[in-house]
Amino acid sequence: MIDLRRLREEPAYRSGAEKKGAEPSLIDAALEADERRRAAMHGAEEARAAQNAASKEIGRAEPNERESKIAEASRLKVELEKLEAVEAAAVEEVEELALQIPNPAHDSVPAGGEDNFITEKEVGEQTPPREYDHAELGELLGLVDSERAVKNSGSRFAYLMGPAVRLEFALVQFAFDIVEKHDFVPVVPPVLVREEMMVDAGFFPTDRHQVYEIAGDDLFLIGTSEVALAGLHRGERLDRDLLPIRYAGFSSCFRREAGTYGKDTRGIFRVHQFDKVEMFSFCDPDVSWDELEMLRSIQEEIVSSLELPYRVINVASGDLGAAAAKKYDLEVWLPSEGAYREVTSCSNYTDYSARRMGSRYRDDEGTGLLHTLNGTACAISRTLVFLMENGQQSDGSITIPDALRPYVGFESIPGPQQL
RNA sequence: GGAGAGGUGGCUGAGUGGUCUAAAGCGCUCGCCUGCUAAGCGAGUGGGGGAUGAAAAUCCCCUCGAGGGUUCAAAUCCCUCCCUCUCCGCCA
Repeated sequence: MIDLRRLREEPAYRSGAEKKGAEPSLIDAALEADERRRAAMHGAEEARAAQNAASKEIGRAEPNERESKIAEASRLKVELEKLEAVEAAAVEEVEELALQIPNPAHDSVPAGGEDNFITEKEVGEQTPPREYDHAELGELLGLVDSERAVKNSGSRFAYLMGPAVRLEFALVQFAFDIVEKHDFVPVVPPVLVREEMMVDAGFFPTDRHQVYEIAGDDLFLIGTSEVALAGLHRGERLDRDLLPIRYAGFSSCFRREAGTYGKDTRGIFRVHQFDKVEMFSFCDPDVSWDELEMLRSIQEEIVSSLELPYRVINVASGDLGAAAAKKYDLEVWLPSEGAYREVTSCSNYTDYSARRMGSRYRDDEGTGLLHTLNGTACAISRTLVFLMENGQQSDGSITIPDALRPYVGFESIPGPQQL
């Protein structure tokens, strides 16, 4: 939720929203509606004060005065109800308009769309395609069974099998070792949440079509543990001295992937269900930009430890999503496609999500809204894709990166000839 | 799943239609007193939104699990939902 006061008073804040694609006419309409809302609120509050006072007098009045006083209070009530209706209409209008305004982009975010990102950094070698892409290799080596999954669950599902399962749990342990070094508290959150939570986390109504709904119960499957982690301090006031409070959630993630037909259909690059370790930070607003850099550095630490070639991009304003004021994507080289593909991303939501969540800090001066940030630590199935392709040897075997070997218990996955 | 009892401030807890402007206690903060500490005495002590103002401030509205309703007036009555506890049933 946007800060209407700042939108009204700070030109830089407003231009940040316009940079994200908010129409000036929409912003003007929202501000104008807010103006009317505040005026209507003032009118209604004065009427309410008068009515409250009249009503209170009745309690103190002598019995013979009561009737006339009740009549007077009733008259004030009729007036109040008219003003309340005006107020309610204005509130609704402001809500509707304000919800369409995205969180303003940070100064350092490049303007433009999907292709206007800035490459911050590029690490490692862009290698040519190997003999197999990850999907072929996965089937050949008995790591992924998509065919039977389709039969039982539908497209975009997979059975992860054999050494891939050890690899999954190794990645999880590896990721937790790294994030715990940085004071993230490990969490296994609920994967089902109420509608209310989806709304507050900003996923409803915009992304409702991407979310699985449980028939018979008013519950929804989370598409990322971010949803559940964001709700951890909903409506709470945290002691400012204790910030930042960091959580790392492990959960399965469920996504309908509506509107992606024909895109990334092979293997497990884009599936309806995958596991992920996600970082989430409740942060002091004064230092949230440093916190974003820290999330990014953890992501780089993980990806580079896995010996994957990658680049970091500063995502352009038009591609940020409503809540992010700035977002970095880490993209790993995928040999079979000859392209970088997203493996993690991290965002600073500033106070946009916290305002709706009611997540605040408290210090000697009073209270204020927290900043919230999130970032992927390790999205398992996608990381497996990159490990399979980049670790693939000429004989079709897969070499496990050194950093992962203590966790996984083997140094390579044998190729097809060796089976 | 069935039956019952509940949800009040940081905490305990009173309050069953009208000075509730939510008692009292505990905790916390400040002051006084005091070899020190404790005790004692006094004062203060939630959050959100808005108006006026340069500001300090002053004033108003909302907030007793959440949302509706009844009433001139709701912590209190009614409805829906959420949660907690007790008993029974079922189940890893």
